[in-house]
Amino acid sequence: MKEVLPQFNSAVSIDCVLFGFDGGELKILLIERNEEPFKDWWALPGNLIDEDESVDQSASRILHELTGLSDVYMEQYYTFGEVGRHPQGRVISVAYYAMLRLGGDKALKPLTTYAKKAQWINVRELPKLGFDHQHIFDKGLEKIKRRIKHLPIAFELLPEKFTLTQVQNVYELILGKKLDKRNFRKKILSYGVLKELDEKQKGVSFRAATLYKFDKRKYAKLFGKEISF
Amino acid sequence: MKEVLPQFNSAVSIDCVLFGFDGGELKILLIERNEEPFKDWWALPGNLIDEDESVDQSASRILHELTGLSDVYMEQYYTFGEVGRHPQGRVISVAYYAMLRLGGDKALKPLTTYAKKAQWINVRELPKLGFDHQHIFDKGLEKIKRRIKHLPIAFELLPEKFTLTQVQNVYELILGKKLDKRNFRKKILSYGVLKELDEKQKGVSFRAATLYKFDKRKYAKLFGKEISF
DNA sequence: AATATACTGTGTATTAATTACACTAAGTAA
DNA sequence: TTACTTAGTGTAATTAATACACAGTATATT
Repeated sequence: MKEVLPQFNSAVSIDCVLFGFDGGELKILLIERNEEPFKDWWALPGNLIDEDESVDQSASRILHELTGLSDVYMEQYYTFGEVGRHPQGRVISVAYYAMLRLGGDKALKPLTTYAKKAQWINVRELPKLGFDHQHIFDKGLEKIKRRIKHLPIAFELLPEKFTLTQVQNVYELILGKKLDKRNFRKKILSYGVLKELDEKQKGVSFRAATLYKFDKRKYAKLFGKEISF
Repeated sequence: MKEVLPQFNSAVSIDCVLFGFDGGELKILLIERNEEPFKDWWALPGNLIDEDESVDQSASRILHELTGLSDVYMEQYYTFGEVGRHPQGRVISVAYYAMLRLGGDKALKPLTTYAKKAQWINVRELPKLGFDHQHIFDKGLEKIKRRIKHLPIAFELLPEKFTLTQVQNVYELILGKKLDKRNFRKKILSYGVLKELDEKQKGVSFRAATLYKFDKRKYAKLFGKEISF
């Protein structure tokens, strides 16, 4: 039946904006490209969709091939379709974002030669990006800003056990403003999705903070209701 | 340079979900198809993107060709990319929505033979739709539900002059629940984006309600802040 | 003219949520 | 012992949300 469709001499691609939180800083995952165009430039992990995979599947495959990461739940947020956005022809790109807990454990290793390497880069020190990837990143950041105000997705960025100050740091980084400590704690605890652990922070040269973990069951209940920061 | 890109033997399309409000009912704009596949079925206005137009431009063109409408501000909300969603081959579809003030004035007249006709259909009496268009519609409705809670987009559906009861009707229809009259009025007026007119509703067989209009300048100011219903 | 009908338009009290704000406690390091 | 650094806590004031019922007014009907 395929011959019924007119030929579309163009392509669809995926670009991934992965946010991570490490050392008190917000980072995103970039690759250093090894192919034209923009060879040797930094860019978002992205590539062309294959014909036999859904857009969602494609996003997972491409992320895996370029960074070695798997089992990352990404959410589609926008499709970029300006005519001139790719120097080699018409490419429409579907953008995905995700928020990741970022530990030294997961090694970043591209499985193809398409990327020289993949690396977490501080969002405040972004290099010049290829294509329209700066624009795609900006929209992605806007998206998670809106999202974090209404859903407790900050925990996706944090390690399993974390302090309340770390949670507040994530909110402040993403929202780009300071929040009041007492009010923040009151509010975040009021949702009842944090479980206080019988355990303290280690390796700090000051009073150690209590560790908390995230209660997924209660979070799931809350997911219907929206919250607000 | 185009030869550098691998051939993508597939296509990208647009589908439009246009909401309108008329006679106290929420409606969407559908076309009756005149082409295979799904000839004679109802479907969302949609078609394939051309290579020389951006995705946004394409959405406007396609809407115009299939319904005769122009100057409709549509917003992209999701890209549907399952492998089997089009019976004739791989088609990835970018979906747009808009909310329209719906008056008898604007005639609906397809400019191509691709659609037999275009018509506003009550969302509570939707016919069976071709492709995965029921799914695309469902997601579109979800989208405007979330949106109307935070932005006063209800006015996009209403005529230039409207009563507060009409505004409330729109909210109730989209949110799918009853709202308290006094509280609703208090709140909607508190945003200060409505201007009370020195004019009353006409042609009703009961006490005529005061007409209001929408103050675009104040609305623009408010747009940074989100509101909540 | 009287009455029925249908919708408009209004206020208050209660509860819940948000904001603003500053000091003591506890641990580490010198 | 002291200095340093972050953790952890409460209250009062303001603002927003909710629940709730009836008199007013235009029209249509008899």
